[in-house]
Amino acid sequence: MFAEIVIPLALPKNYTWEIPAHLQEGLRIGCRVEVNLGKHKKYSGIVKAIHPDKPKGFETKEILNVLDHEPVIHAWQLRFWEWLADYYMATEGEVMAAALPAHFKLSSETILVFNEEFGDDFSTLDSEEYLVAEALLMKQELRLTEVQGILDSTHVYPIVNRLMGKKVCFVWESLKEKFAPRKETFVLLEPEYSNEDRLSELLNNWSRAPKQMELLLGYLHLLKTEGEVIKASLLKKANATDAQLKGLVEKGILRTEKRSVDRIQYLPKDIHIDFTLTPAQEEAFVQVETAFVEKPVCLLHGVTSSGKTLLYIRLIEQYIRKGRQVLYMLPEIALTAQIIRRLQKYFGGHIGIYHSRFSHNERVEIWNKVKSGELKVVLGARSSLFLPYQDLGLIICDEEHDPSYKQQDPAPRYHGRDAAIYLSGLTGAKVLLGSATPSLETYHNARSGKFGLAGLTERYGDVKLPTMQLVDLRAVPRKPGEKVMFSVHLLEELKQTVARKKQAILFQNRRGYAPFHLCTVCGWIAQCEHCDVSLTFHKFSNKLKCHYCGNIYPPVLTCRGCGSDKLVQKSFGTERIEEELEQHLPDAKIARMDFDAIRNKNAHDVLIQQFEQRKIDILVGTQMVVKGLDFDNVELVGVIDADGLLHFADFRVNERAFQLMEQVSGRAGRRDGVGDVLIQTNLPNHPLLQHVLRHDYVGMFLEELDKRRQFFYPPFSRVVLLHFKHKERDVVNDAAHHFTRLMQPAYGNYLVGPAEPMVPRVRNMYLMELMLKLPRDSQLLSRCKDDIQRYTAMLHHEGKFKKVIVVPDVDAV
DNA sequence: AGCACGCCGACT
DNA sequence: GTCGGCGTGCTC
Repeated sequence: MFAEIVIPLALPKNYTWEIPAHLQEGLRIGCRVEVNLGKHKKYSGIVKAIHPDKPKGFETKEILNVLDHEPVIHAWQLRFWEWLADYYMATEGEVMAAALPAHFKLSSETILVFNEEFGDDFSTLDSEEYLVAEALLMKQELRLTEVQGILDSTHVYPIVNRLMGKKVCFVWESLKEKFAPRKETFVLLEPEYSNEDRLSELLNNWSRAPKQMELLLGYLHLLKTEGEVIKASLLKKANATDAQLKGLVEKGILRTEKRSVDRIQYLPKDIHIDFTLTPAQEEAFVQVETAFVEKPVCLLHGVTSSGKTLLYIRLIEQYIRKGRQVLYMLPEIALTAQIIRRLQKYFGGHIGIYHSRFSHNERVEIWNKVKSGELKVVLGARSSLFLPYQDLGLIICDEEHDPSYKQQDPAPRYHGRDAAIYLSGLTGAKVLLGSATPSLETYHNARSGKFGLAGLTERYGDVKLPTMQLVDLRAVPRKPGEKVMFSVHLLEELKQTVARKKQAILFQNRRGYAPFHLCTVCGWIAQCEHCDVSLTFHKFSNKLKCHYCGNIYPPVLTCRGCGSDKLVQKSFGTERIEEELEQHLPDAKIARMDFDAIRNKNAHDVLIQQFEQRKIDILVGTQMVVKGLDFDNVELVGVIDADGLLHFADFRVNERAFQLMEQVSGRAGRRDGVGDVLIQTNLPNHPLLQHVLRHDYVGMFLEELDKRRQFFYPPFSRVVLLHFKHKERDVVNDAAHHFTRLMQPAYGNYLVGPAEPMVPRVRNMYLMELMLKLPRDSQLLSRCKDDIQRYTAMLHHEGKFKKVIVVPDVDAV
């Protein structure tokens, strides 16, 4: 028998290993196996299929070992992987690498084992061999990385080979289980003293060792309050030492025991729903339920703060009462402590949280608890689609419009929402898409009847939608070429808001202090050495940063072009806004929330809590402020530079700009009659801004949809974006054009480009892009993907294009 | 992703 | 003539 096995590598197809007779019985689809790949390496792979057909054209190797008694993944998950790989043009190995927690993906580490029979006569060894042999004699075993350290070289195989030839050592590749349950030492009362009388007798007749008695009393107290006593916390609380505990153990009063414990503190498994839905929410709830009778997917289009989450909670409750599981999916950045606490309040220990910030061990624990069915609700990012649900009933895809649902860099470049919809077909789960500003694709699907549609048009409580006002920056006096940061109007509103002890949010889609460092004499601009972008000055760290490759440079004091010191900072980011604001409003408490300000793990949560507790008057931030902030006390939202949102050469600019402005204004409550969202712009007549002013999603939708139809963009077509990368500009350029010529005969009508992207060089690689707008026809799509692969191979056959990297991105955002 | 193999320049 | 640099292609 043979097994097709997925290995977490970008192999073009799956490989087949032979199943030795003694392993045949325990081997099932979905089990992990240990296999040899190449000369030395061992990997753990997943069995995808078992069949009797001996493959032709190569010799098979035998599976070395079966690592699981029970499959770690379900059969439907393998089909999900297969679809993802096929649809998004990745390999199944790449999908596997993304799907499994790191600890399931074992790989070998080479270990040298000393051969006792060789003895300690090293006279026949050269100096390098001698160094390794001596270390082996002392430690018996050495990992390959240790050998590399000893010889101060990465190139150690020849020496290892010589050592093996001389029988100094053997080499052995070991696969290690990386997941280790956490062990904790518990302290228990010996059964003899579990009896109250015996215990009080003991305590009353206590003579010497007062410290031990203190410790024992401390133990009894903890036992009463906590139920279980962990050694570490007991010693800390009672301020006692190990020796004192040991004394009690030797007297036969206490004993200790090591046990595996959960890393994640689980709350009690209760469901507390302590609210009722408003009539409007109730109506939407019924709409969702009705839609689910006939359709697997439903869009919940609810204005900001209409209480979508409460509706989700009722829905989750309904599913888990039926014993089914629910995935509540959010874009990574929206997974804040705030939403986690909120859901835990209702569902306690039924909830598991799964995203990339969790440790690998923690992720394995969640994985296992989802598989056993112990966890009923998973709150997570797109990667939680890969968990081994036992009975998935519902997937909620909240903020479905958010572009961060699309995975960008390593493959598979999948879209969390679309993958969820496909997954629902495999598992029978329903999918609820939620947003105040749905993506055009989704809203189009809902209107055309492909998805159900439920709506919430009023805000929760008595809060109305904020009023919107444009501030025409053309009227603001300024130097030529200068950008306006604050209009008088905005500053005045800010001052009044703070004076009323209310809060404000300022949105600027650019972090750092100043995005340009310009020489006023010769026009030179500080640029990254590895990317074709200007460097952003960060005043806080006094460094210049490249926002594309992350490189950091010391500040530039003299111009590299002409040597003058007349350098100025052009334009502004959040940092500079914060600084300037402190000048204008010296008494206000101002904070900044952007990528730089939330570097460490909890900073984001701390900022949100401070804002909630009203310790911050004005919060300046990037897209991050768009999500997860309480609007209770927020009466003013300022969009500093709306034009910056409208100046992208992307067919989704308007949609995106609308979403950002509508979402950020959704953070504001409203006092009657006062404009509480101010949008600064030089383009007050821009049609999109008119829709923003009126909170007119449908108006924006219809207008944009018309343009999409006219220019054949999604939802009318499907976009496949091809990225070409190479170290030399001319080579990528030629390669992209060459590739385009290959595509021309069959796809000429659907091609846009090739063109250089906005930033033509990143990390020393020059880039070109070719866009394909394909009619929505699945046969055409799969033929096109095959062709892309074929043409890529053809491109690589041309000598000079050998090293051009072609990256396809299906449904690119 | 590794890693072996092969080709070419620097040095004994 | 050999050592070791890196570029290329294969791994069931």
